[in-house]
Formats: sequence, structure tokens, C-alpha cells
Amino acid sequence: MVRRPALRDHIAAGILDTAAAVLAERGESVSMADIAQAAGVGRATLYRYFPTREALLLGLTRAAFEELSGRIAAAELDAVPLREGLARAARAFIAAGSRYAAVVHVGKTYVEDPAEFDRAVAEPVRALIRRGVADRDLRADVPAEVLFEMFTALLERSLRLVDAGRLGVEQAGAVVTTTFLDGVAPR
Amino acid sequence: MVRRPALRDHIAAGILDTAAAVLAERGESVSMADIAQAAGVGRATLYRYFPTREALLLGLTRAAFEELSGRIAAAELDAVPLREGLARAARAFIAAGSRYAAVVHVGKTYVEDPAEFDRAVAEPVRALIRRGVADRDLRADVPAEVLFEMFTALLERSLRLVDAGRLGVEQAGAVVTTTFLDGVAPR
DNA sequence: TAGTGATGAGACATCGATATCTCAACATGA
DNA sequence: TCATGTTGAGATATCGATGTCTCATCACTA
Repeated sequence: MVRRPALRDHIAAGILDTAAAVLAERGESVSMADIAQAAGVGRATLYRYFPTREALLLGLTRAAFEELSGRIAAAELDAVPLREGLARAARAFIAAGSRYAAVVHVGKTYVEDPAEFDRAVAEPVRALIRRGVADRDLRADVPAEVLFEMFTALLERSLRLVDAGRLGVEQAGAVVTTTFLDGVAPR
Repeated sequence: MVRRPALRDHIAAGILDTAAAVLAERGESVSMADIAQAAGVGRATLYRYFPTREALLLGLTRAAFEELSGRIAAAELDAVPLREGLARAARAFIAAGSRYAAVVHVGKTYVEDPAEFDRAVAEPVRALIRRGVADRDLRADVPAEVLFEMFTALLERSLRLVDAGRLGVEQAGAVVTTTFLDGVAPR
């Protein structure tokens, strides 16, 4: 049985998806045995695809980076008004789902190139917020960095609610954007 | 040297404070050796005060519960307007500092009585938000549970910024309350 | 100063997780 | 059917962390 490389890649991707879901749900403490069981493969097989735990985490963050950087680039955040940009950014992260959630859990320990990750994923959102402050579309009494942290805080919590089935994908993006910009008190 | 029980308790409290700070900063993966070193005591001494890791985590969540439940009770959230209540709740959690942050990191795994913790700490805030929705002081197009999650998301992120020295204690409470209620776009 | 008790350092056993290896069973293609 | 290659299960070595123990040292007190 000369299994095609494509099939092998497909299986590896499936394992990564499962690993992302398990990591996002139960945190970094999940073992290789846990991941193998969740993915429905033997532990030895898991090691054939990812020779070390580190390799698996690197593959995971790599997949998240590729998904997120692509979506953020496609969102063209610098070409649309602030509100639309924030909505697009929120949808991009929420669409990445547990891939991004897993990276948040694990931290940037296993990101291959943290500077590149920051440049392609976080920085466009930061730039959008800085522009909002400069255009007086955002409060200037709080540093733009703090506004960025508040936005990602809402985003990450919404993502967890989506994964837990407590919030729809469509709603999540809207809740994040409107809460961030307008707050939850009726105007 | 017949050391007084009071002194022993004081040392134990100091160890818990250090453990809370280390856990809040580096997550649940910190070892007993890490905590002992951070607290400036020998590893054997640490085990004399807390015979197991579980005992230490239990002591930690217990201290956080006592601090938080006291502050929440004193805040009398049901006796003040919504905005003031949210501000008081935010200040209560921020004042607890790394004690609360550590519990967030560890989860409720080591909370002695999760139901009691919820009743005395989370539920008063939930009730405040439900009242806000009922009084039409808060948006009704999103479940109160989701509003609660957004509030705690902002709160926990602000707490981390305070611990990291990127936000002042006074500012943090104001940022959480105003962002949650009014958003960050100028009205 | 002598005695009591706490401390820190280090040795040690144990446990769980990572990582490696072998082997029997199985699926696919010739 | 046969050969090839993949898989799962289990045995094993290794490693780090937990938890236990001893002992020399030190601080405080009588």
C-alpha cells in the first residue's frame, strides 16, 4: 500500500484539527496520549506523524498562522472604515476558531517566528485601532495599546463562547464589534 | 524558638501571595520548586507549610474566595445603580489582583465549593447585569449571560495589564466600566 | 551558654509523560 | 494469493516533578 503523500498530509491535518480542539478546550496540559485518543489513532501512529510534542505544537501554530495571516491580508483592514475593519477582523479570528484559540492557550512559545506572526496578524489590527484614534473615531483618553487589548479580550472570550456552543458564529462577530465600539448600554 | 502560630500563618500567607503572583504570570505549569524559589524558601520548607501541591492550590483559591466574597458583599451591588455597581464590582476584582488572576488561570479545579464560590462571587454580578437588562439599561438583543462574559473578559484582561504594569489600578476600573457600558467610540 | 525548634540542602523513591522500539494484524495493490 | 507498507498495542528507557526523609546549621529563648 503506497499511500499517497496527499493522504498523509490529510491525516496530519486532521490530527492537528483534533489537537487544536482538545487544546482549546482543556488547556496546554493535555498529553500526547489524550490527543491520540481524541484523534482516534494509536499513540505510536501519532508519533509517526509528529515525532515530538514540540513538532505537533509547531505544526498547530503554523496552521493557525497561515489561516489567520491569509484572512487578515484578505480583509484589507487599511482600506475600509474603522467599524467595517473591526467587524472583518473579528470575523477572521472567529472563522479560525479553535486553531486560534489553541494558540492563545499555548501562548507564543511554539510560534516559529513570533515577529512575523505579530507583523501579519496582530499589527494590522493595531494599526486599524491607531488610525481610529487619530481620526477621532476612538477614545483618546486610553492608549491605543489598551484599546487593542480590550478588543482582543472581547474577541477571545467570544471565540470560547462559540466553541462552547453558547454563541452563534454570526452573532459573535457582531457582539464583539458593537460592544467594543458602542458598549452595551443603549444609546 | 517557639514560633507563634500567628507567625506561621503569616509565612503561609506570604507563600500564597508569591504563589499567586507566579501562577498568574506563568500559568498552571509552575512547579513547587519554582514557587519555593520565588518565595525565597527551601523546597522542603514549602512542603512543611503545604504538604501537597493540591493543598497549596486549595489554599490559594480559598484565600481568593475569602477576599472576593468579602469585597463583593461589601459592595452591595443590589443597592446601587447599574453603572455604580459595575464600577464597584470591577474595583473589587482588581483589588484582589493576582489572587483572582491565579484562580482564573487554574480554573475552578481547586475551588473547595464551586457552588458557594459562584453564589458569593459571580452570581451578584450576574444579578446586577440581569437587573440592567430588565431596567432597559443594557441591551436586550444579547443574552445577559453573554453580557456577563463580555464584562468579565474585559475585567480579566485589565487585571493582567495592571499586573504587567501597563495600566494603573485606578484607570483599570474606569476602562472596564466605561468600555463595557459606552464602548470606545466617542458619543 | 545550652537547649529547642525551624530551616535549607540534598538524597531518594515514585509517578506520570515523553519518546523509542518491536511485533502481530490488517489493508491495499499486483 | 502474495507482498508491501501502515496501523495499534504494548514493552521499555528516560526525564522531570511530586513527595519523603535525613542532617547540619542557625535563630531564638531560657
